[in-house]
Amino acid sequence: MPERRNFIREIINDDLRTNKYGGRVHTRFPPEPNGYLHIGHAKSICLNFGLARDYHGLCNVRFDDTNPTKEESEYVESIQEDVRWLGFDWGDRLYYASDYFEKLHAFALALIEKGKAFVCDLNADQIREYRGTLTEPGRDSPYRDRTVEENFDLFNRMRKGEFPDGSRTLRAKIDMASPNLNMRDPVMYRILHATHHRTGDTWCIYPTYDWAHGQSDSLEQITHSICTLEFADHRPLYDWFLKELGIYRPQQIEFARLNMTYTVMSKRRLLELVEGGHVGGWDDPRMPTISGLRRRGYTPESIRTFADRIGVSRSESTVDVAVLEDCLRDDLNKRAPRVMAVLRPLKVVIENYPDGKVEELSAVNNPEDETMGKRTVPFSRVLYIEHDDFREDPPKKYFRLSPGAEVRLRYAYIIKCVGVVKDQQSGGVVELRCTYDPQTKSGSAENIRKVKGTIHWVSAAHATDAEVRLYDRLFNVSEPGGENWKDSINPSSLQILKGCKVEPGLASSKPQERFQFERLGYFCVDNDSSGEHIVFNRTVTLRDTWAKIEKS
RNA sequence: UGGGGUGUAGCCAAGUGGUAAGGCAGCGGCCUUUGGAGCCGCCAUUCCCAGGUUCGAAUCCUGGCACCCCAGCCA
Repeated sequence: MPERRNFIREIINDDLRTNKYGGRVHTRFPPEPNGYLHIGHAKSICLNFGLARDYHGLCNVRFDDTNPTKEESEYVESIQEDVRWLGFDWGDRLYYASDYFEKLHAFALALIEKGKAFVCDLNADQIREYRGTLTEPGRDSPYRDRTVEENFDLFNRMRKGEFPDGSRTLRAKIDMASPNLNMRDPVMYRILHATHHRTGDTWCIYPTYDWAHGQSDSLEQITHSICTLEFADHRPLYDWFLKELGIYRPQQIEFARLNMTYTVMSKRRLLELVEGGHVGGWDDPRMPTISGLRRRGYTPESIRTFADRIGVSRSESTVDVAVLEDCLRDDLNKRAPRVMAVLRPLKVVIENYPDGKVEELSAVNNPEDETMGKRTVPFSRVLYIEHDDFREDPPKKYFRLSPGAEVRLRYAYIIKCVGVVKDQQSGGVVELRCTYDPQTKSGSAENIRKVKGTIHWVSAAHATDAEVRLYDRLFNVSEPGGENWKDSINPSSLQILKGCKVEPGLASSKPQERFQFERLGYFCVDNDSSGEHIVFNRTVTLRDTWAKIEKS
């Protein structure tokens, strides 16, 4: 039996023990195609498909497309792409609630027949008034006691399109005094003269989610119908429908949805970020959407690991985004080829290195994985180093370059700073004059000297230019919320750097390729890249203990 | 003061009457040609609170408290 323990697996284990479903485990992921999937959906996807995988069961994908006014084919496409990208396969079991519209309609007829459903002429406002409140019972609709014949007739005419939107509904006849508001004669069908992305204009009445969902699970013979906490109150309703219909009953299990620090997760807010132009779109690398994370450079593996690590429970929680970042670093550390890139170039001239000489130095592609081999990087008299790797007045414990100080150039030589060239006007440092120690060539026998610091570099004559987009958290408070959640949007969540210098081998990199820029972080080639113009996204920085030291 | 849920470390989360796993974060140290990675160590005498049962309680019982969800013809 699976290693990972959580309350859902306990339930399944029990059901297997008691043979409740004949040893079957059949789950499903039921998104509404009204937006893009986000990391919270990823949790659900990993949960449902993971259960199916571990218990040798099945997991369906079913679009809950019961509201034609909000749903679009574009979302149907993106959702499938995202689930596949995450690494899951639904086989031939891709379903739509709209596939069941005819069956659902027949079920409704059956309830009318039993006297358990009725056509109600109350409008939305009136239904609300009749519903009562949290502490007071509701009142029966004046149309509640229509005859079966009258209900059949009216419901038929609703379907035929004889009535305008909102004028009538089909309601379940349950209990207007129930303390559970979901049981106060809930609406099953509403009139909506809208074109559905799949059924077109075949229907002008559409089932509500509450009416469609349980029966859809039943029709698919789902064993464990996993959903989020807010549907716990609906479970008695779903069970009531199934019981009255006398059909197969899946077990609904609710779990707590994912919240993450420094981000928002509701589709409504995500949509607002997109429409308000706060981000570039659903796949903006700062978005917590699957497509955004993908573009940012996240791997499916890291997201799956994340889902495993955070677990599943019924208590509401907010997971530190650092956990997600750790999963990513852990994955990329093992797989991403290392490469040198200078984001904010500072020119360095090695005075005692012959002009025109070029050495091809051997560099390891990934110290975590020898099988990734080595490459060669050109070294010459004029180089670029990171501006941040030089300080005129170095603070304590600063192991990098400063006047008179020595540092190792990774895979190359130890150099010493012997002069600083400044801009006449601004006084800013524009060039460093250095000397190198020929005895310190990496890998050579006479290379025995040690220095504290090692920095990355790139040969000026050989470097390729690139644009680099640095991303930071989208919000500057850990839990953006309330009415003014947009006030905490981080104004510097995107910083675009042009004129970055990267090692020549990167000139041929393709979109989505991932690298570690040594000492800086993990980067991936953005889709905006084109032959001449290479664009990198910073996926995540490396852990930076120096930054911590400097802060304190 | 209706109904449904949830309370274990800064954040997640195991634990199912036998004496508080693990991860992230944090803090020390070792190692290091990435201030990366890796390695070692520290980090809850106590589980929302108060009583009770028991040789023994985070687990069982009673009573409180706090927080979340529900009054869409959204899902």
